Amino acid sequence: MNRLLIASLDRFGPLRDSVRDDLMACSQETQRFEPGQVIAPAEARSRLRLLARGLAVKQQALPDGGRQIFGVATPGDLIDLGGLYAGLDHEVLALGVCEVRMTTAHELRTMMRAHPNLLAALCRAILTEAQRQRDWMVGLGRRTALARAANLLCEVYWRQTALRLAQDGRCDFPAVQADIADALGLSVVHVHRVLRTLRDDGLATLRNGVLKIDDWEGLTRLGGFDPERLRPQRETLDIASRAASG
Amino acid sequence: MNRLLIASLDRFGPLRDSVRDDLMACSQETQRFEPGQVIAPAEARSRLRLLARGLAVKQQALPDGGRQIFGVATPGDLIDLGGLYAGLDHEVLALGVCEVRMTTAHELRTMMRAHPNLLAALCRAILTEAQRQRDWMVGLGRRTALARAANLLCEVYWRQTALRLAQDGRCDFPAVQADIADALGLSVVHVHRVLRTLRDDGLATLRNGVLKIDDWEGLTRLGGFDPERLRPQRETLDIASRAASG
DNA sequence: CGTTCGGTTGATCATCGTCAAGCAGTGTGG
DNA sequence: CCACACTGCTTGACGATGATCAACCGAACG
Repeated sequence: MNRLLIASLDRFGPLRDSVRDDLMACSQETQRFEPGQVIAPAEARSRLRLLARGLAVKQQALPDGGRQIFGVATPGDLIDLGGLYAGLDHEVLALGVCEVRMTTAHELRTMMRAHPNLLAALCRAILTEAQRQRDWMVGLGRRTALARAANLLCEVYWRQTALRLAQDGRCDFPAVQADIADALGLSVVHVHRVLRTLRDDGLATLRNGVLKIDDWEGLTRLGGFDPERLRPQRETLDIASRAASG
Repeated sequence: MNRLLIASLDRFGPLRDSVRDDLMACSQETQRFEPGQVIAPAEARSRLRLLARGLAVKQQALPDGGRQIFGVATPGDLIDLGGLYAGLDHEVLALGVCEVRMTTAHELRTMMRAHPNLLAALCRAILTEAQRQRDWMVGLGRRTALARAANLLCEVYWRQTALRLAQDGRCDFPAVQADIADALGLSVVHVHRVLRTLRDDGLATLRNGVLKIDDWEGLTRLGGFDPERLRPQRETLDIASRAASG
């Protein structure tokens, strides 16, 4: 069923019924990805890939062998919007086990031609993503390593909270320290030091792919995290129950 | 005349004739901004503000009094696309003297409803901007201060070259060191040191708002600058002659 | 003539990267 | 069952990058 896709797009502005119908009727192949697998390669054209389960990162490999991570995707996110009109300029990688649903490029194209309303919704989604990128930039440019890490953990936790994927101050975050390093623009060694500080100060613990928040108030203050800035994510998608039923 | 607007949007994918006609017919107020003035305030709704002359920056003021600059806008750029569906989440500031043309929010809305083709073009423009943001992020996260500065100068020069706004290895760049600092995530003092190094090494000179490229090859190598990544900017807009005639 | 703004310089210090080494867990092949 | 390799985490020592503080200079401006 395609209810998740509809719910995901609906967050960004209400869809017309005709669009809903077409979205509900379009084919949706489900695919599973193991940790580290490429969900959407660079140069991919959009197929309305929807992350249904798991966490993923948008990243770009750099000529020097390194990479930069641009953001984290949580269930309910469309992860290949960058490939709507041209090839994606970055790739999307599975952090943990991921489940992705996608339609065909052809069906997407047909629906986009038929429904300006769909195009508008996608446009809003893209703008939201661009805003999130700017927030990420603020972190890279203007925050210390400690604040950047705190902010990242806040974001990952908060977004999963909105999806009811967090419980008792815990949530999945299947990232190794090298992932965090490439997300925050730090060395692996320094990431370790920073995570250790957060742990020692009783703020948060990241271990074995599980993030545990020990002092939410302190963590948000340290990271300068403002939940309001994640607004479009605020409306609950309730991935847990939908995934079970869909 | 609105030819500049049409040419600007046309870069991102051809416009239908009906869209061109409407764009040509829509009102376009011209406004002049002095250096440091806010062209588009945060929370602004899009009015299809088109930078016709001058350089501007997208930036966000931070709670701690600082700011982060997300990118530079050159003539021909639409600078308030972020405000298409919701208020802009950042502001746009004039670096030098700027001339901006804008239609009304109402006319824009009407045209967008009438022409899915226009919406598609805007969508492509937004995606292009998002890609540029990711490149900016790579710089912030993964390059040294020297490389970041070199890259920025390359970008500013290259984009103005494509617009025929550069001559003899020179172009305008009316930014003070504090602007560069907030763009690159550095302190003002360090920006000075970095610019001095670039000057002493015979790569580029930035002085009194004029950027002079002394060794393009060396500068691009140091900054890891890849002109190909600015593709949609490549097609010449020829701002110089258009501005004179429009 | 004093003030402000932007650029310049030096001294000092904190942050963070690099190098190197060790350890635990896991999987693999003998 | 044991060596071995491999990956990810941990720690310490050291050094480089870049921030902070402080002061001075020149030009523009009232």
